[in-house]
Amino acid sequence: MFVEYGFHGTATAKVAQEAGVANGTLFHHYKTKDELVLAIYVWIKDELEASLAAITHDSDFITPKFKTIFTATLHWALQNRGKFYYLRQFELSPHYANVPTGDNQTILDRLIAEGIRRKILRTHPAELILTLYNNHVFGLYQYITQADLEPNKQTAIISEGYEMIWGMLKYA
Amino acid sequence: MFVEYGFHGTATAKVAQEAGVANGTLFHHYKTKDELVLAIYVWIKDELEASLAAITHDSDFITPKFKTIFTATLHWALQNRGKFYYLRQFELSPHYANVPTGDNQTILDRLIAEGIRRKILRTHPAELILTLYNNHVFGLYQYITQADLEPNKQTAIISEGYEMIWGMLKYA
Amino acid sequence: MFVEYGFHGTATAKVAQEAGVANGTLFHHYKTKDELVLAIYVWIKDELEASLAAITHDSDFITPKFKTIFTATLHWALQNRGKFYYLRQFELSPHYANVPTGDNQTILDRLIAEGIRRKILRTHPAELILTLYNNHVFGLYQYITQADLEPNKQTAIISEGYEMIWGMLKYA
Amino acid sequence: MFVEYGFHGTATAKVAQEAGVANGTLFHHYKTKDELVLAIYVWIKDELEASLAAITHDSDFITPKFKTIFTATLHWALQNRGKFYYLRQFELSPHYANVPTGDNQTILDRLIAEGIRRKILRTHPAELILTLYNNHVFGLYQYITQADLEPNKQTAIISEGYEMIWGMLKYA
DNA sequence: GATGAATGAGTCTTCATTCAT
DNA sequence: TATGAATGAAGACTCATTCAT
Repeated sequence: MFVEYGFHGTATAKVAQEAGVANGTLFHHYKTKDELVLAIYVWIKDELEASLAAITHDSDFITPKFKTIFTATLHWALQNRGKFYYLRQFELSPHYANVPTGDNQTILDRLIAEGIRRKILRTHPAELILTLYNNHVFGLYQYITQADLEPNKQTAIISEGYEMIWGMLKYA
Repeated sequence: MFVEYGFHGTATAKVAQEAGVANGTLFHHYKTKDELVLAIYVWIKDELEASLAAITHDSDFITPKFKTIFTATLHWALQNRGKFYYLRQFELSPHYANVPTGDNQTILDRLIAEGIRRKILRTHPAELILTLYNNHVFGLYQYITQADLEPNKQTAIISEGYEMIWGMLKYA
Repeated sequence: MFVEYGFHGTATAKVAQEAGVANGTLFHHYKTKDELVLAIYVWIKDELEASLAAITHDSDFITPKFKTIFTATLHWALQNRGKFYYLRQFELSPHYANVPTGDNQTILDRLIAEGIRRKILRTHPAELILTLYNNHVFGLYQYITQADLEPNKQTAIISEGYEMIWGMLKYA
Repeated sequence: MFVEYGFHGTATAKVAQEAGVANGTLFHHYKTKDELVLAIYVWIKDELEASLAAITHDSDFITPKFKTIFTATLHWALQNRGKFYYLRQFELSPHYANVPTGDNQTILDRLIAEGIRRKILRTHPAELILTLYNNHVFGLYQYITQADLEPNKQTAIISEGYEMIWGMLKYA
């Protein structure tokens, strides 16, 4: 519902109703609407992270790992459209400021940092690389979603998308 | 205010107050809040378009024109942060569906279409190219904004950003 | 309603309904419930003050003025029971802390201060005299109200109440 | 908590938490919040009564007993401010109507009744004497509390307070 | 055209109370 | 006897919109 109507546009009463619980029950578990919105974010984020963790190993070589993660992220996004969109929506909203700044790094964070250090990726600030990566992934997701492509077309585009970003980010 | 607090988060009463007019006056000029939000979008969009039109000519060669537009867009975005952010915010929101689908093409739309036709840009659907382009621009804007770079650093990053996207989108 | 059900016990919606206006109208005039509660207090307080001002003059002798004010206050209280009770209720509640501390003194404040200075009243701190006075007045009000006396009985009791407090507060 | 935030302003959940028991446990012992509020009142009232009973005897002479009780009540009030304030707060609230009207008389009730009968106190209705007495005591408590006096100053004021009320209530 | 008081549906949140475990 | 999750009615407050002046 948050994806469909936005955070402000979704009433807690409707959420509770949809969840099949009473209004007050929601607030028994989440003290405020903001807390709920944040909890959902963390939950989705962890789910995506877990799904990436399941197919990579710390010992993997960086280059293929990069491809694996990119591809897997997009496939996950397309199979979990609402969830993926939620992440974007949340990160672009003021809610993002509420995320407790633990220093727990993502697989992707670590991969990029290592790629830069070993001169496999361009020697830009990790933050820049990450931002461009995320926007590229989201751009691809947006296109595929809106064009409503068939599955094999989707895979082809993701493949091309990978080539593009790799050409863009790999070390000279 | 819409940028700072979001569309839902900004009350029309506050907008009117900030504008120095009475509550009802707002609704005298814009029948609904949605109409106001849309009008602001169109206004900003036109302003950006005009600023790009002022520095390009139909007769320009495609390759340099592409660079000019990319660079000018980013500089405009950094000098009009609120306005640029408004565009993104609007386009990612349900409000975007309210934009009347005239077939008036942007300079960028036409440039991309022509670039593809003449095999200067990759022969992907124009829609894909455009989406990736927009996300790349926004990614750069996001990074520069958050990193709070000095002006000459900004220019350097924009330049690099251009090289990256050109490498990504140019034909073969 | 505040007197009957208490501040917390009275819903703003009920107040609006009783007033014959819409719910939102209340909040158009008073930003919060607290503000309304305070405004009513100030209004009643001013009304009582005005009614006392109408029957006294700065030039009056202190002793008869004291009697006049005491008696008038009690008669006013009995003719405006809700209003008088409201004052007490408010002053004993946490709301009292919200009263802006202007240094505008009451007729009674000035009278007591002058009475002490001229050694017509006991030379106690004015604050003590005032507190005892107010509690005595309220005690009398409480008794008369609960005993539900006839008008002439009321006057008799007020008269006795005056003798009591005068004996208690007058200078040796 | 009831003193600090008022009856309505204090949530049963908070009371339970503060008491270190679960939410439901409270309602296991007191069927409703009102019942709890009343129980606390009775408990405090009994405590004060017991403390007065401990220092008086039925056989005491009325005049000194009156002084003893007055003085002891005020000292108790100052050492048990929350409890004493609770009594007032309760008695001025609609909760007071819930007190079961047993005819169990207070030491003070009996003392006043006897004082009037024996013409040691003014021959007013006992109810009037009692009300004025209670308000005087509370007035003194209010003043001492707000003025934040040192202990020996407190004792002096209580002494003076006693002289005042005795002068006011004693026969002729 | 401009105003701003009035509206009332809608929002988030609180809270006394219940009840299965 | 103790628990605490669940409840849902109620509360204070917001806000886009209307309309008489």
